[in-house]
Amino acid sequence: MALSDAILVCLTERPMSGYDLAKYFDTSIGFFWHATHPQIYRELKKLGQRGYVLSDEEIQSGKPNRIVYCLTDAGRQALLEWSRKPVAPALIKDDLLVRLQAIEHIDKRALIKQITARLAAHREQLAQYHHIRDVRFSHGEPEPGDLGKLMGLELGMEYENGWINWCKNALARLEPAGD
Amino acid sequence: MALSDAILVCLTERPMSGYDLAKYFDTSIGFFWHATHPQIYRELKKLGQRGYVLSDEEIQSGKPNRIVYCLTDAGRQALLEWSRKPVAPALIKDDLLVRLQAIEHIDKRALIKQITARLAAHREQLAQYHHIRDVRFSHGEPEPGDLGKLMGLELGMEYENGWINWCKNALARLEPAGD
DNA sequence: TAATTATATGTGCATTGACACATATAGGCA
DNA sequence: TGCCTATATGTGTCAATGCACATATAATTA
Repeated sequence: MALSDAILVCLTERPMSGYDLAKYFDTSIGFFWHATHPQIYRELKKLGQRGYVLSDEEIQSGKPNRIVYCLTDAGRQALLEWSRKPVAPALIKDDLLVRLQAIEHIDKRALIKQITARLAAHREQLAQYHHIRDVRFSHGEPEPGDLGKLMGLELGMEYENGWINWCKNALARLEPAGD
Repeated sequence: MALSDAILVCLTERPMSGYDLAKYFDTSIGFFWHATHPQIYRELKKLGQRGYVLSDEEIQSGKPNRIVYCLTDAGRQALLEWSRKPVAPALIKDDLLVRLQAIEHIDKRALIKQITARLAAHREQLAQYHHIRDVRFSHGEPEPGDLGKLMGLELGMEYENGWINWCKNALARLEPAGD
């Protein structure tokens, strides 16, 4: 899969500009697929050339004009075809886990600080997930279109909780030993 | 962080050839940092140029000679300095979670198959972690150098368990609805 | 016998991705 | 007044990554 598919997925939510998409990637879908704004702008142009999205320029004064993209039928079709291809295994890149493999050869005091920072980050992320759930998905039964997003959120919360527990446990194990 | 650091970490375990490292990445450290064999061979040459590793050629007949790399003092120093730099947040790329965000616009029957495949993959991975733990870390108290590896393994097992539960739950929610 | 897998090293090329830089304006803050 | 942040679009460049291909042989499997 590629970034282009992730963008098509975003545009099923609503038409968006490159700027909107960049923010959306920072606060939502980006938890599962990261992208920076130059990447997004370049990809949008390619999607336009393939006929998967249509662009519409909103005239603004002072600020640059917004270029809002929406899915075409061809784009929806491409999305459907992509969804039938097998999924790749989840890819993880985690610096901290790599360091852990060489625990006797690294700076243990630094490691403890890093795990502490990680713990805070995972708590923050969990709080953000709770916030999203509360403002978007707390109104009784979820709509069919929201089910997948809710399920993704639940997985994310389980993941963050797992990390939080692990960090606390790791600090308890590492700290009394000193360095 | 980069692949070069992950390789230095591997070489703290024991001297290894590019081939050894490629296998090690496939069965151990690669769970947290993926690499292919051309990447590894190229990186080893760079590490040699920087003076972080020393290579020693083992003459073989029939097969190409093994080029075994081991850490130098400069390499150990580089590893230590790297370990003091702040860790990047864990990076995840997960196709399946992205698809879930557009659940109403994709092929639901395909999605169910994909989640089923994922469930099997996570069960296999969990079994592999259990196997590693049993053969390497089941002899009473872990040695200090093994503590980090054991902690990484525990996190991995928690992660796989979380996924397994999530997949089962997801299938239960998606299947009765039909498509 | 033929095909595949394992051992062991690489090259070449295209795609992806990261990051700094560039432009333009409004509004808030010190 | 100066600086930072937010809005909104990009370019240019280099590093990282992935994947196909290339070479050579032994052992195993069908």
